[in-house]
Amino acid sequence: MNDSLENAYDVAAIQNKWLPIWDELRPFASGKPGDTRPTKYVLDMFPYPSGDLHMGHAEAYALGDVIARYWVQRGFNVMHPIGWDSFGLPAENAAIKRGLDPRGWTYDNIAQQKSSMRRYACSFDWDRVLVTSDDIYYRWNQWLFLEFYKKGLAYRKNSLVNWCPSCQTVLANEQVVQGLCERCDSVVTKKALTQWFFKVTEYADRLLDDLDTLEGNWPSKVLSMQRNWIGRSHGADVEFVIEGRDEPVTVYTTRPDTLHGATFMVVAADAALAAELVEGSTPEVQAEFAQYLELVKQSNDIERLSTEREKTGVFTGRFAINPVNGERLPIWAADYVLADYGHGAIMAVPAHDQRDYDFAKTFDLPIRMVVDTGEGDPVEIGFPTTGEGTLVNSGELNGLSKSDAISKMISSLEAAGKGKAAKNFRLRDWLISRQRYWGTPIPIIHCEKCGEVPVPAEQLPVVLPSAEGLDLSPKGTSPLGGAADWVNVSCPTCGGAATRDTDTMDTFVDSSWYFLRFLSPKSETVAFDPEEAKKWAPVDQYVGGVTHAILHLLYARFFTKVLHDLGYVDFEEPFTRLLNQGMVLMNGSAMSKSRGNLVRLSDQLDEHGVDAVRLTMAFAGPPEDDIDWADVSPGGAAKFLARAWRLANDVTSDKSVSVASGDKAVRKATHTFLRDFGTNIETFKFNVGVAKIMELVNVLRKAIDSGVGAADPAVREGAEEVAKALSLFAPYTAEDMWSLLGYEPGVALAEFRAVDESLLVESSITAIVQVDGKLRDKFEVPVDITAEALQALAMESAAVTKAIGDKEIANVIVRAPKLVNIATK
RNA sequence: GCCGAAGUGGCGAAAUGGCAGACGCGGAGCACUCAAAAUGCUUUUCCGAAAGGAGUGCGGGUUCAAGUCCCGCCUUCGGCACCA
Repeated sequence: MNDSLENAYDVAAIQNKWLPIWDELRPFASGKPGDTRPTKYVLDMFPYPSGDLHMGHAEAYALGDVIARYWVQRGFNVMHPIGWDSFGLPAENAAIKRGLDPRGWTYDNIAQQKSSMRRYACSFDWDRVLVTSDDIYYRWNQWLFLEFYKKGLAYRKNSLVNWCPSCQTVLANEQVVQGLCERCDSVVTKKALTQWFFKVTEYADRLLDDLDTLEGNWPSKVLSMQRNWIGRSHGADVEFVIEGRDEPVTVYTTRPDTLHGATFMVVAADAALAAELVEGSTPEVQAEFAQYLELVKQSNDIERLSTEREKTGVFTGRFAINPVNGERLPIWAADYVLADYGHGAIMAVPAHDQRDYDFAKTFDLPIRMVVDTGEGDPVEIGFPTTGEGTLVNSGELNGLSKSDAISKMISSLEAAGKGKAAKNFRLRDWLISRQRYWGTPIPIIHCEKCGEVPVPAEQLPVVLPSAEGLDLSPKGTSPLGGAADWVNVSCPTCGGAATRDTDTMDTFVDSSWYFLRFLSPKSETVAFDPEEAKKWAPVDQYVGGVTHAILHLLYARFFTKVLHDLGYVDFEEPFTRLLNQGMVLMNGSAMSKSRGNLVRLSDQLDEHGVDAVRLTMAFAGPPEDDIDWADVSPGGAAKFLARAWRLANDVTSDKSVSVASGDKAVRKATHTFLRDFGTNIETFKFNVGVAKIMELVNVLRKAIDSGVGAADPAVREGAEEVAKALSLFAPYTAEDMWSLLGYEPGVALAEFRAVDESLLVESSITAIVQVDGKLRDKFEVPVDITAEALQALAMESAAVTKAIGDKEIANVIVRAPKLVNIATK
């Protein structure tokens, strides 16, 4: 058989042949003038350039490419850009470790990744590329910061932040893993610092409510994670008069119905209110409190996370007056109340709240039931009751249900001017300051006379100074402070001596709007062109890992809403559809060098070829599921590709042949495939789509070897559609098949043949006969058979009569032409 | 603790309430070959020689009919977690 090299499927030769031709052809350029195709925007989450591409990238880009290439072959002008999220800690850490400039490390890695992406045949538009560490990009971060600042959405405040005592740096929430620093495993503590924030909380309601508009188009898991993260709760603000204090203290509660059951009040130990209350107390109390506060400040997440933790706190010596019954409530300071949620103070109802109950037990405080849930009195049963019930011991609320009591209490508080309905969010404002070098400088100048002064727009960008001569090692303040020439400037307002803000922005700022920058990535006059935004945005299809399910997506949604309100875009959600691909594992766990289960992408590509690796990613299972590389078979994928390729090699008919004269059965297989394949891709069932290609290939193989033969036009028709469909998964093989079939390069632009419905009309169908739901017989029947005729046929069947035996027939269900079910008594 | 998702052959997985296991991996066998590789074909849920029976985590229910819908469990995974 294999007497000539022409018959061999040579992966390396095919890859080498087509790459330069595609460079010339540029099939995925999306900005061609006069292009009238309808548009689509497909976006893969951009990579961090930490080294060469790995298996995870290979999966993500394989799947994103299936979608992007599919829409091109459906006749769309698809914008599928790529960039690099290139600011951030890893570059800086690598630089410190090896004594390099983070810039060089970063741009070397970008060059390597870019070259790997080309080899991997990603369908990116190489005219639309961005790198967030380029000043042409991050100047617009600065511009956006100033837009936010003008709107009061960027502000500075003092707050407690995560602090790694070993690295001497502030850490983002996501860099604290199980209470430990993700890099050095030191126990993370808190430190009070003045930092920049974005006011995400102002958009909390919209960020939550608009999730409803994404229902069905985003994974429900992501929607629920976002809802959880935002965490809106409804309740009431209640004012408590404090003895010896002019101003009342407001507390937030979701259970205003239990106000009669409040037996004490608790303020967050680290809140200003606690200190103030204690100040008006005895010296003994002050000493005890000071000691306690010290303890709280030293506590860390490890202790906080322990579930069996005992409640701690100190009595402040002060009292609050319950607005509904005038009772004197002792005020305690404790760390189980958070300073930055609600008002940093609570009314404690130990009978109906687990935490208040635990606290009351620890300090022997009274417990009074005010909701009878039927479980008994918490004092006797030994646990608080939190469910539905009937109000007792609550004056005018007695006898009401929980929800009625909540409404009634809120209206009477409102009438009395002692409270009002309120809501709260778990979501906090976004801390964006980083005391790090490798990021976007915050465009603010601090002047002794004028205070915070925004850098004037015409002075942007504030370019990051060279790392040369700077001490990048962590020391609690930004390395930029060491760049004296850069830091010391004259105040734009008064001209006096002033200094630049030395902090840089969280890199999540960079990724919060990059999808808009792709619209006009080279513009030096605007962040993005609003006209281009009208044409392309929002993103039709976003593809990326579920690791970004909360922060990145939430921040991008926030930016989009702000830009909408500022009039720069006319939509409020950035990503219309979202696909989260799973992870690539090896032997059940995430790959890592230390675990010894690292699979190198470049090795896999060398061994099996680009196409086989891409196909394996798509065929492994549903895209959102994890892939265990030990369970899949890139070798099998390569074998299939060779089998498919041979079809094109075997076809002998000319491309001018009329397919209409081809074998009907083979044509039917091809057109059935065409009917189903698109739906599989559009519903992200890539594995099923690949299976359908395999089925068609099997039909064609048989047709050539033992059927109508290689010369039949139907075989050519089928092979051409196989080549087009394979182009989504295995672009090199597909292009080579296309060429073997006699076409000019560019299978990626070849649109699928229209489905010929007339080929799909069935004249007969297999009917099944069940007895009591069990399959007993099947036979071919005409599609238009009547119910009566089908039932008669079923009754004649020997297998059926046997199964019925001497049982009496109770009911016969006929669904002509497909099914008869005979139910016996 | 709260919220969510998922449990189907030896393995990855298919299946608008209507033939469970498509497609593939792995296994077995056959053809071609001196032989091997490659390729092609056949077979492969379990029990059973067969007839037949059982079977989609467990227990119920709805239905003529349930992997699919409902109720209650179990297990695994993910997210949040002193958020009042």
